[in-house]
Amino acid sequence: MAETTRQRQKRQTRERILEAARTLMAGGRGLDSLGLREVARESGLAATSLYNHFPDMDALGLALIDSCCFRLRSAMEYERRSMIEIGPARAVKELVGRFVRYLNDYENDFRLLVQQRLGSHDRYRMRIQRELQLLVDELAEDVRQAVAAQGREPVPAEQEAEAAIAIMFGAGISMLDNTTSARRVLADHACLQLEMMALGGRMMAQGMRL
Amino acid sequence: MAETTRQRQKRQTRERILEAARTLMAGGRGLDSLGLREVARESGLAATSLYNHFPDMDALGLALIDSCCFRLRSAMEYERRSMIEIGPARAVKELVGRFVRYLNDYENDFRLLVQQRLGSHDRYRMRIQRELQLLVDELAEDVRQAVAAQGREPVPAEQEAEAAIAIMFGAGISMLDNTTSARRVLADHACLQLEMMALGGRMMAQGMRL
DNA sequence: TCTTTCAGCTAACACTTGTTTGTCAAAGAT
DNA sequence: ATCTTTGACAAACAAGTGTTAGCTGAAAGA
Repeated sequence: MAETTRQRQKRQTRERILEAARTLMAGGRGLDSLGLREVARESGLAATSLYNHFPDMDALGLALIDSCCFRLRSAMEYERRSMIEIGPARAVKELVGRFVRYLNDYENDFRLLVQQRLGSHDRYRMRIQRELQLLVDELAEDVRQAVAAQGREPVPAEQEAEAAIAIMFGAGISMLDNTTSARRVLADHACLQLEMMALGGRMMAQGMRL
Repeated sequence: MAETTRQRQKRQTRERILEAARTLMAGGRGLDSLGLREVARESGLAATSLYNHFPDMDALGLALIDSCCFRLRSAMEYERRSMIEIGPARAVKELVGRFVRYLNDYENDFRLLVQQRLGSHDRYRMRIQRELQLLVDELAEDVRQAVAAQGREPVPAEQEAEAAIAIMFGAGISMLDNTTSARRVLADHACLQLEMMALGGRMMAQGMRL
């Protein structure tokens, strides 16, 4: 069943609306602060036309967040096997590199996600929390497999992954206010921090404590 | 020179306005979303009276952020010497404990800070970034002293501190959506993560790599 | 070809917003 | 006791908000 002209145009318009919202938020503006009419103006539509695509403003926001989650997941997806084979040091570099590329491409997405993670809207918050938890889970699984490959004792992989995401996101937030060249050194710092983390995890798995 | 009646009342009213703004944000609302008239209503004043205390809405926001920064610094302040003497494992517990207490007392402050760290207002952002950098610097200094006390090689203390703050703030964000009892286990996780970090830092200082 | 569907439009509603202007009464100063 | 300062106020302004009702014209289906 092929897509009719009407369906295609509607889909395109919907995309145009979301893109307009993204454009308006480009300057760092929060999702809360932008209004329906403003988005309509930016997308070259009458204000009321937006109701043909979203039942209300909240639905638009949720759609925006959903697409941000999707793009984050897509950007951070990778092939498990290759990550494990290249060893931990290079795996860290690959992970951070992937994240930096995501940040360069979808800077405003990231801003939106981090902002709304603490927003007032419960639905938004939970959607994002869930997405981030998935990221942590996937990373934890990798850590577990890497551990198993080396025949080590079970290690709190979940904790290591959680900390790793926190470190990366922290670095990401700092990067937002820096130029591309300054971001590289921040990325290096993040790599170093992740290596420390992984090293500590390995030691801890061997029963060593502070 | 004692405070006159006029000065005292003005100060109190100003405080009342800021408190009203805090109350309005209690539900998780963003700073951008609350309006002057709304704040005026909440504080039992006419809208125009706010102009006797703040030149415009931005100034009010900045005052609010400033007070949040002050309270964060106050809450996280401690006596350097005692932290070093009790050893790393207990120092981590003490640090996290202090942070959890801050979070329980000033949950909305924390939310505001993290939100506005990525906000549109440059002045707000920079004020917060500076405050957080101070936190990192202080912690880094502690790490350096602890390292020196053990006669270890110089270690990237700054990186260790930065990662530690990122981990703690990440945990803090998760705590916001959890009950007090659930926060305790999140705090334990944060402790474990910080210990891993510190352990990794120690190993790395001895020249070990991944 | 005729009919139905529906994305997009204009007009309007009932608010809310930040800010300016001018008035008033209490506090401070002389 | 008189004069000045000033914090709080109501009224008004121009512009903005989300949302509803009703119309129009073109595409889709019969």
